[in-house]
Amino acid sequence: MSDAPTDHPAPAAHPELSALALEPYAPKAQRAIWLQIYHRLAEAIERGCVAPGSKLPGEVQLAELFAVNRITMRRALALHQSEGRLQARKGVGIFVRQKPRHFEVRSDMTFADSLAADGGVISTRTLLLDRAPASAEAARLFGLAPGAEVIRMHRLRLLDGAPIYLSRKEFPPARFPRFEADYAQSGSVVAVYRAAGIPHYRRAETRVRGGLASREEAEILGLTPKTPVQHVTAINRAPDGAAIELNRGCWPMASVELVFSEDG
Amino acid sequence: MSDAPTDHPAPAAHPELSALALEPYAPKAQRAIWLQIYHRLAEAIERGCVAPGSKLPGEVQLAELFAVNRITMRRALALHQSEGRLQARKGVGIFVRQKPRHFEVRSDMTFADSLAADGGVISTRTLLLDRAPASAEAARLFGLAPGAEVIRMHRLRLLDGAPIYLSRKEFPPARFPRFEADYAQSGSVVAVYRAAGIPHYRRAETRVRGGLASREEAEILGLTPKTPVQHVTAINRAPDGAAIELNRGCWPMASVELVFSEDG
DNA sequence: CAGTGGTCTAGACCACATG
DNA sequence: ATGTGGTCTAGACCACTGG
Repeated sequence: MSDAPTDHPAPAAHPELSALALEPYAPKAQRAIWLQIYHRLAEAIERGCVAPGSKLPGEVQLAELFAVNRITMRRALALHQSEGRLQARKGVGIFVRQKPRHFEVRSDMTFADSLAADGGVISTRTLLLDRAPASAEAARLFGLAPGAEVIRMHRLRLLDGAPIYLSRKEFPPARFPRFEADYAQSGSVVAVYRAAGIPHYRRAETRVRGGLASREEAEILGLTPKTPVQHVTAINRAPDGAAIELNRGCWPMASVELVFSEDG
Repeated sequence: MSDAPTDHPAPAAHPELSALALEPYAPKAQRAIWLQIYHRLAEAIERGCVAPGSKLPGEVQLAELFAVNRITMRRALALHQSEGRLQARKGVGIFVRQKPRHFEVRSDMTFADSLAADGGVISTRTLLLDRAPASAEAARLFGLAPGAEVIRMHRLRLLDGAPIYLSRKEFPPARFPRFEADYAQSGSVVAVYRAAGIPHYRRAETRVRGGLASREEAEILGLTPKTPVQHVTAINRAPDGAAIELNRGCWPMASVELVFSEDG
């Protein structure tokens, strides 16, 4: 097959990859071929040979490049997806994700402050704000009857336009009779706290639990399903000790580091 | 548990699995077959139909049971390995792991206390105790010249005989001139602290970062390589503020929940 | 429509652990 | 020597996305 360069409109054919693919593989069973391909790709991505955001050649083309079967090629690609370096979109292609920035999410800051401290442009999309039956944990935490209503909010945080953090919050309605109005005005939960007469609050407890992204989480965060994620549950309390927020967050595992230090 | 590491030779044919395998699959493309098999297996394991520690039928046999190709079967099995429910050993078989207990590892306790609080039998194996050049982070933390020697210790924690936590510690030698002797006598790092005139210490900082197990980590912890794990870095300081320990821990992601609360 | 990634099959060879 | 899981291939069909 002569590689006739028909007018490819975009991705520049990635000559870097071709070079990588030419080296012979290490003796068999030394390391699996798919792992060797994985490492070569990792190096190419890490060194920036393939630009973040750019589209890779198709799987079949890559498989030809590296002279392996498509299935073998897919194993290398799949591992990179697990680690957050690549992102495949069905019917579209495989893309190099923005270099996974490691956010330091500090227990003594709001997440927004933690993110902003890193120098990126953070934006927020409120996906959902309504009233719904409390989750079991929220009901217990807020001292509500099972099935009682809470204020529910889903928000997506984006860094330079790319989804980076999904949070699902519940609030006790008794404390926030005007939640929707206050939030609409400020767009800030801390402002809602203030408006409700809670000038200060404290992060009373934070729990971290690893898992694999559900289909829904993966879709919202732009991840491959079953990618490892961090589930972070945080409880905020008012100075009087009452719980005022239960927050369940979800981060791509590869792009966050949680930092807990003893003083604020 | 009376389930000693000695292998019971009888896999018992797992009639439960046969029953699961008989149900027809959902209409095509509703959910992938391998995912359906995955869910059936998950349910069987969760309900205890297949005993923890027991050996599953071989892959070929399983593939026959579920009437799919071996590759397809392997996808279902692989996901369970990622989630810590199954563990494959080459040349041996696939085993059901002990039900993943979720340890609450609290920032205000030693890990040992966190574990013991859960009611399991915790044992410790000291894998390594020597002096070696400091890691970059340890040198900076302890204020040593790059390449200076530190005391290095690797320990493995086991719950009921099963590996559950790997820790790799570094200590500044100046603070602990008799580390080896003190540790040999007590087997406890806290006791070494005391013997060195540090009756109290504080966990100054804890960092949590998800990742995939390296080959070495996987081997020590009895995991499939590239299984998701939690890397926990902790810094202990003496009352005078000086760092006395840098600890890098590694947990199977599926079996730990890290809890940080504001008061001890 | 054409091209993409996602799934599935049938068969093969290998390295490894066990008896 | 046997059976195990790990790897790899060749070819096929599907669902989805985009122009």
